[in-house]
Amino acid sequence: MAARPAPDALPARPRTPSLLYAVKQVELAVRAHLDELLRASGTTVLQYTALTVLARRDGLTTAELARNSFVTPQAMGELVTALERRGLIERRPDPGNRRRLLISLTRAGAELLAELDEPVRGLEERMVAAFTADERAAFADHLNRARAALAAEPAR
Amino acid sequence: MAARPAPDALPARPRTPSLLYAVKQVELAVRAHLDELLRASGTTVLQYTALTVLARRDGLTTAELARNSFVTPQAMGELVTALERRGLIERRPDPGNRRRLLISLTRAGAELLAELDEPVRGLEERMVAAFTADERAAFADHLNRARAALAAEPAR
DNA sequence: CACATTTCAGATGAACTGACATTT
DNA sequence: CAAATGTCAGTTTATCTGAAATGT
Repeated sequence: MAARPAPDALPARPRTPSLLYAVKQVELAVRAHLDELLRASGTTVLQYTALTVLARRDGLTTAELARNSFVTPQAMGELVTALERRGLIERRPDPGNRRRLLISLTRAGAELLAELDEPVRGLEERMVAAFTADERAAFADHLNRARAALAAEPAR
Repeated sequence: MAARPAPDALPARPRTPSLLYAVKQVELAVRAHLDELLRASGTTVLQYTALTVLARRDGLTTAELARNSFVTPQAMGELVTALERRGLIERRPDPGNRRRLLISLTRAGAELLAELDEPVRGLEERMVAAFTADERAAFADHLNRARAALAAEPAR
């Protein structure tokens, strides 16, 4: 006979949504390794991320970087100031809008990213060392589609 | 002629390892939605995670939960105390080792998880709504293998 | 005595909220 | 005047490090 909980039985134990949990666990593991890897350069994961975003899209403002990382403009402002003090980025007023300060990597910033590129690539390689080329492509595709699906709808 | 950087050219712009970045972005998006979803229950993502871990493996200690989430035992201790004050978990000494305090969900804790199960499943479903059954299975497999590969070696 | 768990205490830091000046 | 950006100030919260007590 099918199991039918008694009226006062404990609620059925929820099966943790395995995909959300798995995403979180992978990110935790990646972060732990990245922390370790970046420590020598005195850079946090969030700072490193900001630098890589700037390497892809030069001339963003603090506010735009903040939206990219889901933090307040004030929080990103402090991070940007720290990177500027270290000479890794520089800011110059937007010619079209003197209120906006456009951020660019300095040569030192680009060099730091170049130095970190190899170890970071090594980390990624270890993560998917046992994957075939097809699996790597599928994994990347699935991650991008998952992100797009969640970005499409507003967090509600 | 192949591009050959001049001696003082800027370092080649590193291509951000796309998989690590994609993992991070998916996790950020998931976290934003989960934060929103859990807010009504007064539960943080970390607390929710601890509860789901306990639902799967009853009788863990604070120290074991801390290792699972890569935080210090002290930090997990505060989280556990908060859950205990809310009556969602309870602790009892390990009969075999009176120093260890084994943690279990209370009925209230199990009920809270049961209530959250549907919306959380809904979130996961939206994330992979466009995936075929095969793609979902592959995605889960890839995430688990990626995690295992990074957990295998110590963070160095 | 070595080791793990738990807990107390203080320090730190990273984020937040609120407010305001500047610019379009 | 509304909206966006940048920044100053104060606060909160979560984590950490350090130390100690307890138990195996």
